[in-house]
Amino acid sequence: MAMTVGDLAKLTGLTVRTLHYYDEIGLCSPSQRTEAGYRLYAEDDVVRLQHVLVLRELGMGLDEIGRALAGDIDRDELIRRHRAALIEKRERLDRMLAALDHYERGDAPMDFRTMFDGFDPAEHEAEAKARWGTTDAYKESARRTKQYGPPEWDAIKREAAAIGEQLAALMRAGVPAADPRAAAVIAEHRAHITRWFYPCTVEIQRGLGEMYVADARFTANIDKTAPGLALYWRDAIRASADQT
Amino acid sequence: MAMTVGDLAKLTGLTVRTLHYYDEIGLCSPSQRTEAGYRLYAEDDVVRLQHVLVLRELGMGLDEIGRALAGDIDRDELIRRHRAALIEKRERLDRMLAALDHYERGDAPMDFRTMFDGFDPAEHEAEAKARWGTTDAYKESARRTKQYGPPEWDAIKREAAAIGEQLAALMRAGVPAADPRAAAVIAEHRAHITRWFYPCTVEIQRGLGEMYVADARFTANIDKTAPGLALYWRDAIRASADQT
DNA sequence: CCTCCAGCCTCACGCCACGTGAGGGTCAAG
DNA sequence: CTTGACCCTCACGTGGCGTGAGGCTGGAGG
Repeated sequence: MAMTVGDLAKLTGLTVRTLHYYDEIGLCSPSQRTEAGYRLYAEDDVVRLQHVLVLRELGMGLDEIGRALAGDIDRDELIRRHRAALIEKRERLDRMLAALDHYERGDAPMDFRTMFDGFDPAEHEAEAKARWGTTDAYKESARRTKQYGPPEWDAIKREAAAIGEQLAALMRAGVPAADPRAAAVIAEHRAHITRWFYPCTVEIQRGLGEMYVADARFTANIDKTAPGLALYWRDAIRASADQT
Repeated sequence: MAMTVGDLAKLTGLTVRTLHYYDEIGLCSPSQRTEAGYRLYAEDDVVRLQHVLVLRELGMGLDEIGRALAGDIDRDELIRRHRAALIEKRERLDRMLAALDHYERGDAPMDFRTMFDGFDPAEHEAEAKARWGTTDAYKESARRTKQYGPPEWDAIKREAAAIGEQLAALMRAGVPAADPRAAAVIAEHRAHITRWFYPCTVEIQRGLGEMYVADARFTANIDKTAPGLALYWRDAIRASADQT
């Protein structure tokens, strides 16, 4: 005895629309139709649908379910793959929950606005990459900084400020930008970025230097430490890069 | 200094399409356009986008993010709600993983096919409900049986078989279907369903009885125990229901 | 000036798994 | 015959983009 689509919907708790859709995509189709076109599901069809529902309940996509029922894929392999997918989803959720905790506490490693206040290397690097290369560095930087808390950010800012102060001192003392003492600080700058954000090549740093003087935002920000520092910083980077 | 959509895409790792979309839905739009129509993002726009990305990374939907940034919702409330949503998602995933483990071991509480072999009450009830009432019982039944393992299923099948044997014995002994001894077994049948699946009313049981004789599949299956048992079972149910 | 190329614009359809109607035919009971 | 529940197909929508198509813009170089 066959069932109509409405009967089957009631039996399974699905909607008629869902059964239509499963018929349409060939996932579970009725064996027969009346002359009027009514779908008639036989017992085998119902059994198949039950299998579909079991796998759907496991979170599998319909396409995957179709392949599984067609025997296109080894059962163990199916389970292994699917478990891996579910575990990854759960890890993603765990990361979101962890990030939410950080956000709630105002730690805001995710709050990039703090990175726009003051001298923030992540911003400068990112824009340098936007201009001169791919976004790999930015992604690497984002990947790392995601896990930084206030201690790390404090350390980053202190180091960056110290680099700025060193250069400012050299500049005030009249040390030429091409001097080895300036070059040493520039190397320190490069190492600082490499340690906290991503591997900083001489070329990338050169781009940063150009940006410090080309962009009024950065110039103004850097020159808060000492007037003219942005220019001196750029020249020191240039000199250092040219000797490499 | 303003940025074009391509610059911003590189800076953030997003696609131009995504930025178009965010502009379209008003989530993050450029402050200006060139005469040619090019989007120009100012610093404030970039800051806003960074905030969008932070919240998106937490798994929030774009609509929700828009409302959050508009200050439409209290920050603590936002966090509380979102945490609850993430926790629920994780619990769902945990349930899927647990179900997958069951599936892998072949316990198959999810594999309803086993319920179609032999005399399976869940099938009969479900179809009874499909014909005479809502699917509440089916859902209740599914909810309970989801947690049954082989011990429970063995017990269910043994009990069901015993009920069938008792009725068969009465039938063979020539006991009328309306006899109190038959009624006692019918009550036992009702209790069995109630205990393992869902509250079985007299009315629902009446429907089951009708189905046993109306559907050749069930008749054939029940009559494996004893020829004519399906009819006797239905009559006993009728008699019992009429006296209630 | 013209060409070329990278970048920009809008439009539009697709994905996944259905939800929701519209418009109209079918079936069984009264 | 009427009525009401059920059936059919068609089609657009959802969220967050991916992917092209077709065409305009701007700057560098010849």
